[in-house]
Amino acid sequence: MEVTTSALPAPPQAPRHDSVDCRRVSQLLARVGDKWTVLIVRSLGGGPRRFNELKRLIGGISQRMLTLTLKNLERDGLVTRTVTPSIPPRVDYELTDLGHSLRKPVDALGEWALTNMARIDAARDRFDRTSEG
Amino acid sequence: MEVTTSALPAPPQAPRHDSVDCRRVSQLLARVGDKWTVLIVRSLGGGPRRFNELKRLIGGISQRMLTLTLKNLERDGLVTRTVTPSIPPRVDYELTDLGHSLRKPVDALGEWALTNMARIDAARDRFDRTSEG
DNA sequence: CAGCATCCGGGTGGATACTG
DNA sequence: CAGTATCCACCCGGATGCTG
Repeated sequence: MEVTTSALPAPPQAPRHDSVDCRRVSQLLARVGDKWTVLIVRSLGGGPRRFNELKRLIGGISQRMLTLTLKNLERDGLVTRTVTPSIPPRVDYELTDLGHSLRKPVDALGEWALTNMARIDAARDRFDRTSEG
Repeated sequence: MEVTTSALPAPPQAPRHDSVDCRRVSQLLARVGDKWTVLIVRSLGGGPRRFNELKRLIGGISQRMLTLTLKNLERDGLVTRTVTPSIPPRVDYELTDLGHSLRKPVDALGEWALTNMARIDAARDRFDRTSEG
């Protein structure tokens, strides 16, 4: 039985932030990448919006998902929900400071996506062509 | 029937990049935020790694998910797969230039997460306490 | 207008067993 | 060691109908 792989409980890796922090980052990305969060955050970037206004703005989201995602965003302190008890009722959603601060890194990722989308598409074409042919 | 909401087909928003681009950014985030991609990309940040090495490094990933995610990353041109036909076989995975370039915006998001994680947790506690009490 | 309740199909992802 | 194949549980998310 050789020691091809170390059986040490503590890996000889970078001393800090490699396991735990990665998890948290991953969890954040799971939230941010959940298909609607970013669309909502960006739609709210220009100022407060009402429920159906957001729905129209985003286009393609079900009201169920809009409700759920907004609730999650509110729970995380990224969005505020303001109810005006009129008839008909009016509810406004708005980014908090924390929500606005999220836009910067998200936009950075967006820049990356826009910049490299063509490269990715090309890579996919190449890969699919190679693996199927 | 009042005009509480504008029925205009073109919203008075930013002139460009609000619908289409958002979708692509969202799609990219869906890939990047798929629970394992970021962990893998970050694990590969220090250089090439072998299959089971990655598995141990990440810890908690099934080999099925590792295989699938690596294949997707390879398909997108973010990772290269190098086979050494020895016995036992050896396969190395390594970030491409494109893959490395992704680390910057992802790390930026990571910074944000680490910086604001406490705030988010606090907001959640507050929210949960309020809604349940 | 804003939002909840319910049903349900499809994809995600884990566990396990097997191959080269 | 580095996968593939299969089965299966879960939950994400859409459609619909109803409330205040």
